Amino acid sequence: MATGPELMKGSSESLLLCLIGQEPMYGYQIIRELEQRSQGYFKFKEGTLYPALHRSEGAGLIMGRWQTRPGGRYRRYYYITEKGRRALAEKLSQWRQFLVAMNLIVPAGCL
Amino acid sequence: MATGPELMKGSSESLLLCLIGQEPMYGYQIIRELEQRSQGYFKFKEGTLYPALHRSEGAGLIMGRWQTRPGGRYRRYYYITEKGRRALAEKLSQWRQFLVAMNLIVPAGCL
DNA sequence: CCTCTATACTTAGACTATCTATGTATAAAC
DNA sequence: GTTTATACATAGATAGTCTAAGTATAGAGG
Repeated sequence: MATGPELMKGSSESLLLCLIGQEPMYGYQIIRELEQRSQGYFKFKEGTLYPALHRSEGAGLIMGRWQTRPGGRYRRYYYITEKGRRALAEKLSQWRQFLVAMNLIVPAGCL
Repeated sequence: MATGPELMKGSSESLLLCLIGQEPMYGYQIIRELEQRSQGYFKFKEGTLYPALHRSEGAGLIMGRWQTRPGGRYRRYYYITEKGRRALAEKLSQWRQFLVAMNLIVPAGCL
């Protein structure tokens, strides 16, 4: 990403679940949506996104369905599951706790 | 940490530089300071902290000096360098950009 | 017709920062 | 003298990112 990859670890799954939870999406679309909505900040690589989708599907958080359009290209649309919604709520809660902790340390006297 | 390890990646170095930048500290002290200041959230493991300090020292961001006290225990105090201060400023800027991007995606319609 | 670009998904291998677990060693407390 | 807290170190496992390569179709431009 724009800041180096490390900050993404642990946040990527929340981003994916959040998007898919709003509307079923396919992988390539997610990459573009994340880039557009973040004003160019998030630039997910395919080698990051697709394995992440496979992991989430394996964990039962999302469900993929192949869809072929009349025009022709096949796409795999992902739908969030109930388990995925619960996981998202949990992840967001953890994210907010993490922010609180960071703010307790960082802004204090730190530049 | 309280939320799983992944969220920490990419933020740990900022935390360490931030603390050491306020006051020179030794490793064990940093672990306790981070836990206290975050009200128990951050619980750095030794296997995480010490290698991180060594990396930062190797990168010239901090400088360690052995200090023996009259009472007896040796400690390695770390001092931030000018390069470390610049790196911290850069890291914090990146952290804030990351937060902006996350907020553009997450709170919109996401729970 | 051919080439190039955008779309769309996949995966192997390298890298990196975390964790667990263990080791060494001293001082203080009981 | 055993336990606990302090203090540092490191090997190996794990996990999620990246690079880089591959497959394949559709559409545009020459």
